[in-house]
Amino acid sequence: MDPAEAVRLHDLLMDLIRAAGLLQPDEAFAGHPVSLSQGFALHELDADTPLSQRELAERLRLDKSSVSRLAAEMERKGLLVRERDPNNQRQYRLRLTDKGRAIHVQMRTTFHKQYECWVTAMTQHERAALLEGLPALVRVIRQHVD
Amino acid sequence: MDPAEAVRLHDLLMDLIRAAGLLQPDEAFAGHPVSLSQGFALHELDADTPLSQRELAERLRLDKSSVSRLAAEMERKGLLVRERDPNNQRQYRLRLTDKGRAIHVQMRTTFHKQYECWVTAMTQHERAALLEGLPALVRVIRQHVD
DNA sequence: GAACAACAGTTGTGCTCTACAACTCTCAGC
DNA sequence: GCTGAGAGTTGTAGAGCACAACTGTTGTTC
Repeated sequence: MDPAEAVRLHDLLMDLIRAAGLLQPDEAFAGHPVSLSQGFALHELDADTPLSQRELAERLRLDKSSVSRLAAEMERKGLLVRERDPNNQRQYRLRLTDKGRAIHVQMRTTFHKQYECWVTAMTQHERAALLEGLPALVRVIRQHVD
Repeated sequence: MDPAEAVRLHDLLMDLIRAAGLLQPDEAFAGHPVSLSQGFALHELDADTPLSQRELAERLRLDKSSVSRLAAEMERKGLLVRERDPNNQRQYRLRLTDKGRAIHVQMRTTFHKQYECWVTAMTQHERAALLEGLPALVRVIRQHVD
């Protein structure tokens, strides 16, 4: 491997984070009445099998206490309901409400427009390259995290 | 363009952010006695032409008051010196100290090893694709920010 | 079946990072 | 010199998070 490639990738990721404003979540979620973590929670919870708070905490890499307050706030906002698991009264089953799902859809739509805007400004060749390279990157990162 | 590509890109970036733990800056900077913004500041200031606090605030997209405290803390840690610009006493010229530069190098080295680890787990073809696609993405994002 | 350990969640507390507003000091134009 | 604009500082407040200590539930062990 060309050793310069790792350096180049470093610069690229730094550029990407800064360029996309990924560390300015307020912008990314502007117009949505949810915080960054709440946005990710909506994403994780919009599935068929409901999660417990512990499972959600794992996926969001947050402390259980943070998720406790997060879920309470989202319930207060009417984004989800916390029903105790009948099979295990210790844990909750977090379920999105219709409103929660609606906001998730709205969020996805906002992001989708943004991404579409970006993607159409790239050449077909660049798109193909990105869509091959990025999944590969995510794959190897995942491997090294586990 | 295949409309599914934008959706795919959305998922990829979400995956990337989460997978890389980019929103858990503590991990990324573990072992370095600097915060996330301090890390970015080291990156911006490690150049030949010194910046003022206003310029640094622009690049970091932070309020001038935040940068004021950021710079003061970095000066206290011995990472930089704040000398007044002789041509304009209103503004500072922020200069990294040798210690500041050393920590920046150390930081880059840590990241470099990480990226090298990832990159070596990818195929030659995937690397080539990523190194073409990612710069293109950064380019179009930059265009839409300006 | 009673004691105990493990587990899910809650609450108290404190820290870090940030923005906003009001302030001081410096410079440039008239 | 006055005035207004610009660079930086300080007071203040809020979001978001982790850690520790707590309550209530489940399952295990004797």
